[in-house]
Amino acid sequence: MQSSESLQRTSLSDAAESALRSMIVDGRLPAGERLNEVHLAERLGVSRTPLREALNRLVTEGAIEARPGRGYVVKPLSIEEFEQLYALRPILDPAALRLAGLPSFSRISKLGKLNQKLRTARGADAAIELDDAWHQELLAGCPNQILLELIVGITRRTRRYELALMREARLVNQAGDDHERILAALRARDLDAACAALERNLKSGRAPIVAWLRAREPKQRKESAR
Amino acid sequence: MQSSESLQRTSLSDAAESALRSMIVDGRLPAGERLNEVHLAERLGVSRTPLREALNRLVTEGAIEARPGRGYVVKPLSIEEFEQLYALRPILDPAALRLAGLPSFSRISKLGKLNQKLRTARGADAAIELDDAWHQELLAGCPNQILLELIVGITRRTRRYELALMREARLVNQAGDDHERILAALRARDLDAACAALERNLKSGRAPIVAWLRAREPKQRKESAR
DNA sequence: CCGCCGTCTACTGTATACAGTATGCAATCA
DNA sequence: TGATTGCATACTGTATACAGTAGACGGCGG
Repeated sequence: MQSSESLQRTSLSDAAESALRSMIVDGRLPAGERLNEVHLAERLGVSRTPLREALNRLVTEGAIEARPGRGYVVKPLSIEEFEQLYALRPILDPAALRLAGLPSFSRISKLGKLNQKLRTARGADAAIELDDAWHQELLAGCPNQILLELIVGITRRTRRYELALMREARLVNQAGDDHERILAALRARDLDAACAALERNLKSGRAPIVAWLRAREPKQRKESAR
Repeated sequence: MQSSESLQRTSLSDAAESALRSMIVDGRLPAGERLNEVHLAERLGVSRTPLREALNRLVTEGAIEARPGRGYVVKPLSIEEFEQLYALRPILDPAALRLAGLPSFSRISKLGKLNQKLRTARGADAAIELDDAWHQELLAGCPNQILLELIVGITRRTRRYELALMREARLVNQAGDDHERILAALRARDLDAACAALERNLKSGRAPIVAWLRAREPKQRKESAR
């Protein structure tokens, strides 16, 4: 009788992983920071072993970088990485939506409600969270689990950029209108139009972030020890 | 890209990782096998620490599965995973080719030569290796590094299925003709036609493997530890 | 004979000890 | 004075010791 699948909260390495992720995302561990394992382990209250496991996973997730023999570094924000990450969503998401097919009416109404919440969301964190949730719900019918995991991974990696921007500038939230257009197409049972609108939606957030990255690029030149 | 013998240069965890990968791929660690860390560490001649780091990375790569508190298990071959993996390439590869644009003439001629080698390849391993190399060369001009990494990762995960099949059945190699059609389109400078042919190529390998998986599925029922 | 409970074993998860190496600083030599 | 080399320090990579727990097996009660 194992219906308790979700109780697996116990693992220091998992805890360290999510702690580190949020520390990186919200800037407590700034981009470019070199990570001292001993200090970091003390700071997190764990030993080096689970910490290193967490670091390893974050390396494969793309949040930090491992230099052989020199330890780990928080990956600096780079225009290249952001542009490449952002270019993937307009490829993957419409493909996933096509695989999912037209959503059920209950899902569409759920999406409508979610979008309402998104429109009235206060604060960058909440808005991003809700936007991600909206897209996840949109694709929930996709039978290809691996594709969905890819999208989740990319979402995680881009969130760092979005939050970094939000902390300095106020990002205009036009996602609500985009979503409404997608929903309109879905209500009209027009999958192609929905995919096209989704593609536009996913491309739209790019420009302001690239502009912001470009503006702060000079600062990062200092760090470029190559 | 794989140096299976240069264990000395890399760190032990890297060495363990690639060693494990090939052990999984070529069946020395059969699908479904539960991994005992102590025995495995002895077998590889390393201690548990670098072994666990390798296992962790292989989990994120999808080759093995971590059960909390119960250790690691080689992920069983499953039709679902294979179908989902195989469905991704026809999405990703044409997108990458579009981003790359029409290849240079030197690249096209290189592709032609590679395909000749592929046609005369003896042995399943060599054929798969060359097929992967061909596709990698085809997309080499793609500026989106992250997209290419996604494709490489998926290639890795599917190779296990392809090799498993090859060991039991002789897969007809029709890739050579597919590639020739793609090349013809490229020589005619017709990117759309090339993408379409590439998509067909990437979809074509699916059927025999699915049939084989389906045939051996009953055996796996025994293992079904939900 | 069947089921439940306690103990026992073995394995995972975590901490810590050890060794090798990169790095910064200083002293010496040109 | 500048460069180069030797040394000290500290950090990573690896091994090993420790602890907690899951699963098995056997004893005991029904």
